[in-house]
Amino acid sequence: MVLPKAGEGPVVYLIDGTSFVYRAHYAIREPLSTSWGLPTKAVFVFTRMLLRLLKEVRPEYLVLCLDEKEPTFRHEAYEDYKAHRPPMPEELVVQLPYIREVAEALGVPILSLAGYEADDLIATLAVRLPNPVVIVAGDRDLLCLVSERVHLWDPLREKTYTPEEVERRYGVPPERFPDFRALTGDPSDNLPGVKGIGEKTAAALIRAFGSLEEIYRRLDEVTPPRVRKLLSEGREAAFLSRRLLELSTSAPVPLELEHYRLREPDWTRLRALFRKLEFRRLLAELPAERLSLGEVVTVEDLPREVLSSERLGLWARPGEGLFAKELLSLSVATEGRAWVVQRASPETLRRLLGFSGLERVVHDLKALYHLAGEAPEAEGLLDVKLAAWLLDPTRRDYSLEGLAEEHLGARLASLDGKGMGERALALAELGPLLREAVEAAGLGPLLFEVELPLSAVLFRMERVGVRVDRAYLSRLAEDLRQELAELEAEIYRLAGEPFNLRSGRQLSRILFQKLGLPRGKRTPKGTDFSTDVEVLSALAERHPLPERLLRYRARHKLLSTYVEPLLRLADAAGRVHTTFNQTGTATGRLSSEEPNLQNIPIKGEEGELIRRAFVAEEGWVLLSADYSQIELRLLAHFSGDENLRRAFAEGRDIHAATAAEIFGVSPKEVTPEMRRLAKVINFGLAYGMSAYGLSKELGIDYKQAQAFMERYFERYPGVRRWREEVVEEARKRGYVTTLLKRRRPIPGLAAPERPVREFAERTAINTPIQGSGADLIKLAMLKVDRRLRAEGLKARLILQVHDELLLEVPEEELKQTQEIVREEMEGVYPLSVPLKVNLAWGRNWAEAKA
DNA sequence: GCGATTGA
DNA sequence: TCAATCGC
Repeated sequence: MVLPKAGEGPVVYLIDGTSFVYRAHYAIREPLSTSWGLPTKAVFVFTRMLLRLLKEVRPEYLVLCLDEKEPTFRHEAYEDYKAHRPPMPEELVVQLPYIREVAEALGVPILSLAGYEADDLIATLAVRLPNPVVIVAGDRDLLCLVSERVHLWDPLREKTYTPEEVERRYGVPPERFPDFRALTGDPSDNLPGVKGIGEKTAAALIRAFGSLEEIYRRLDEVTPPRVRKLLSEGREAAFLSRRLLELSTSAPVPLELEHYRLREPDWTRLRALFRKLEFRRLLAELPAERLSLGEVVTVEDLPREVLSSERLGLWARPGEGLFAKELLSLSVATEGRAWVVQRASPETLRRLLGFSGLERVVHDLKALYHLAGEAPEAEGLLDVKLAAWLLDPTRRDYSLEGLAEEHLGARLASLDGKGMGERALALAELGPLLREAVEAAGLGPLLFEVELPLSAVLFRMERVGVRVDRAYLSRLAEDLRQELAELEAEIYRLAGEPFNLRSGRQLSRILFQKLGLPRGKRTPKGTDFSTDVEVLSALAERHPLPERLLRYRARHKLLSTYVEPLLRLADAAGRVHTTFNQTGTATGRLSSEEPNLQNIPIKGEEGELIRRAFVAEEGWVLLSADYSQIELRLLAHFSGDENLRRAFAEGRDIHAATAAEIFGVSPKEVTPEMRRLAKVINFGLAYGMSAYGLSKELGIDYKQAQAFMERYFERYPGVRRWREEVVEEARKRGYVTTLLKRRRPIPGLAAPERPVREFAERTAINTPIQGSGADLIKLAMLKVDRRLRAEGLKARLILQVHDELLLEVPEEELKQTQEIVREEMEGVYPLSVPLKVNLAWGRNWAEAKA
């Protein structure tokens, strides 16, 4: 960069933010966006440019100039301005707030003024400040401002424009540049110019006549006649172009230099922003920061003084070695001071968790309950993991380390050093921050009245576990291994050679190359030919192998995913203890892992075989309670659709009712086939399926599927209206909400790519339904758990499977428990349609499903 | 539609 | 990491 020699005082850098937004849009071909759908090309290019500027030039004074949304004086002065300046593409508009945020986080002063474009602000400052000025821009619109005191630097082309350089490059001095461009025009800028006049001719004309006015005043002197004719035809366009190029130098901007001093960057904010924008490389380049959160001391026992503080960060993990469960590593912290208790007992943790006198801030409360061996009834607990999840349930990482880095800018030390104390310190600081954010988002009641107390219920469910019949499972495993061996031999015989029949690649070689069967669709990534159920079932007519393979797959899945893990994970009493992940889904549902007990087969032979393995204690039974059609009922409630609400109010078979509606027949005339189709549509609706998904599910073509959906919406107009309203609301607010005000951000509604946008729309529609279902069953779990304990019953919750609760109940308590469960579940929350619960019980889960 | 798990 | 398959 060549710095201006004229001018007084330090150099001032004026950045034309808008020009970079456009430049980035056209400069990089491949699309760039976050995993959640925000296009980031422009922010990325801009950020890289700004970081480079700050690092290489180290400016003391600079200002980022941006446009405002409001129309400028150009709109007001010229009717046809808008016609010549199409609005900024939506893809770019959504990035503008982030550009502002990046600059703010970097401490760069920002200037924007209603009624003025960035160019006008820069022109005003360039003309009125006495300092040397470098305009940092990604286009040439501002070349006319170049002088001995004002240079223009294009960091993307690495080029400095001095007056000499402008003259050399364009053949006209900077002050004549607007005249020059008024003649040549600029298609990328929608500047018409004079048709047929190129740069050479324009420069020659201006050199000969001096200005645009002069050229037209002495038009008859222009030679050759061809150019004269072009000029005469393009007169209007030329003067319009010039008017559009005129800059205001009288914008009311502060002229005191100190307004434009670069401030200290807010690294914490910048880091959070880069993480959100998924700028991984840039994130790694940020200066490492190790904030000291406070002093850490190691103590033998919990100091008394901690209990007199107002708030405590509380962190614990299992101890080392043989006594990991009895001797915990535990740390507590008040602001600025942490105590590490090397060998605390679960009793210590229990006391702290149960001590309602002060706020205890923890990370993953349910895990602490397990360490404490109990969930004491208490007030004043705050779980930052739950809080962070409620604030944004779409993130993937809710680790304490991640939260500390994001909100406190602190990289926590490893656990063999000061790490334990720092974790407690981080919690003490995160507590008020996240509490405030939760309250501000209206998520307080959901956190403190639902999710936090639910942690205790889930802890008890996990600890009790589910009993499995190990003898039965062992026999089943043996039988399955036997059958798999036979199937394997048979498949090798049919294939004519042995191969790895669990490998899709090898299977597709056998099927499509060796046996010459017709290839079907590709795998989702398009790299291989698919061998999924759909393809294999279709091939079953032509060859016996596919059918055998499908059976092999089903049996193998049963053995390796269900039977073997259950045997492995069962404890000495034959009980398996799943872990419910309370922060694992974007919709608010729970998930279950090690083992996942929420996807135990239910249909077909496999379902029966495996569910018979889940049994009750001697003298107890399993009681299953599932919400009937909870999602469609919620759809009826939200949409207020009369037709749908009536069907539920009258206790009708909802799939049959839907079939009658869309086929225009009376309920009696509904055939099983019609009902099946209606059922798929109803399910599709609840899961946010597209017409495309529906067509695949039903094996019909897209047009037909569309017609079915259209027919549905005609019969249930309230549903259509509600869907449109939800999408509109998501567009306006950026998120959707559930019955209990749970939130989920919906990015991508403004995406230019149709698939991305439609995906976002489906998410926006599906989440309130699925998420409210989660709200209701969580509320019901709290109520059922509370009632059972209040009434002194031994019956207990053991599993939750999204719309089903599974309880283990002493035989003599069955009747009373059934009444309680039905009452609490059906009356969980008043909706405009009734909630219905199906109850079933038996010695095992298969019987309890009947 | 979402999430968990298995196996190459 | 991807493909396939289970549940809701």
